[in-house]
Amino acid sequence: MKNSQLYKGSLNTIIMKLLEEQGRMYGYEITQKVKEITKGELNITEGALYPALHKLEADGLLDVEVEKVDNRLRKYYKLTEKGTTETVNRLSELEEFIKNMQSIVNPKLSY
Amino acid sequence: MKNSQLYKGSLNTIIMKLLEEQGRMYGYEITQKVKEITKGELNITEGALYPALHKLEADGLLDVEVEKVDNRLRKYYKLTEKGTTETVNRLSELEEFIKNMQSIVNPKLSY
DNA sequence: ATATTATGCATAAGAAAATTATGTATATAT
DNA sequence: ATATATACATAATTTTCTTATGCATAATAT
Repeated sequence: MKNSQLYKGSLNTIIMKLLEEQGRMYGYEITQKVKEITKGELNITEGALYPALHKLEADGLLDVEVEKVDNRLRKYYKLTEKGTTETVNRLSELEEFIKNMQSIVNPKLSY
Repeated sequence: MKNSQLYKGSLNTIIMKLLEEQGRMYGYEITQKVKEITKGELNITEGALYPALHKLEADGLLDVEVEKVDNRLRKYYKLTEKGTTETVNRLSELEEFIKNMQSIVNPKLSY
């Protein structure tokens, strides 16, 4: 992931949220989707993405299906049942995190 | 910093924002202030805080003044001029980051 | 035709930022 | 006496990311 260090630690949550929403996605597609959503501001690097996907799979949160499209390989990932449950937790953590950071940046609005 | 990994990368910004707002603070005070603001949800660990303060000082973003209060040592930190300028940048980065994360979590609201 | 860009995956070396575990010391409450 | 709070610090390790590669096919621009 490129840009300010703020994004450190949020890659897994981003991946899981997108998969929850889209059903299944392949790696390259995730990078493009994030670029689109953030209007080019967040570019997930391959060196961050692929190891992250592999780890989520190893942890039993994602399942993978390999497909060949236009003679090119694609690895489609989707959430496992465990992954879906975990995504709910991650998203509520993310909401709390955003709230907390907003409280810090703008203390006037936090009551 | 303890809790979900999301906070990784945001410690420096938190420190600088608080110093901008409060004028000067010492390490322990920062941990307590953050705990208060986040209603106990974010606990900055000493192993993260002190090295971060030292690095910000080494980078010329913070100045330090040592004082003895109640026979205990305190190191008060405040932003340098350079630090104040940098804080403005960090805060706008943080706002962009929050916006982007919200766009990802709640795509319906992002237009 | 051929060179570049886009698509699609992968990994290794290194840096950055944190966690966890210590260590020191004083003050206060039980 | 013992535990908790205050106040600083650092070392070992882990996590997560950047940067730099590598391979391969397809599409596009020159």
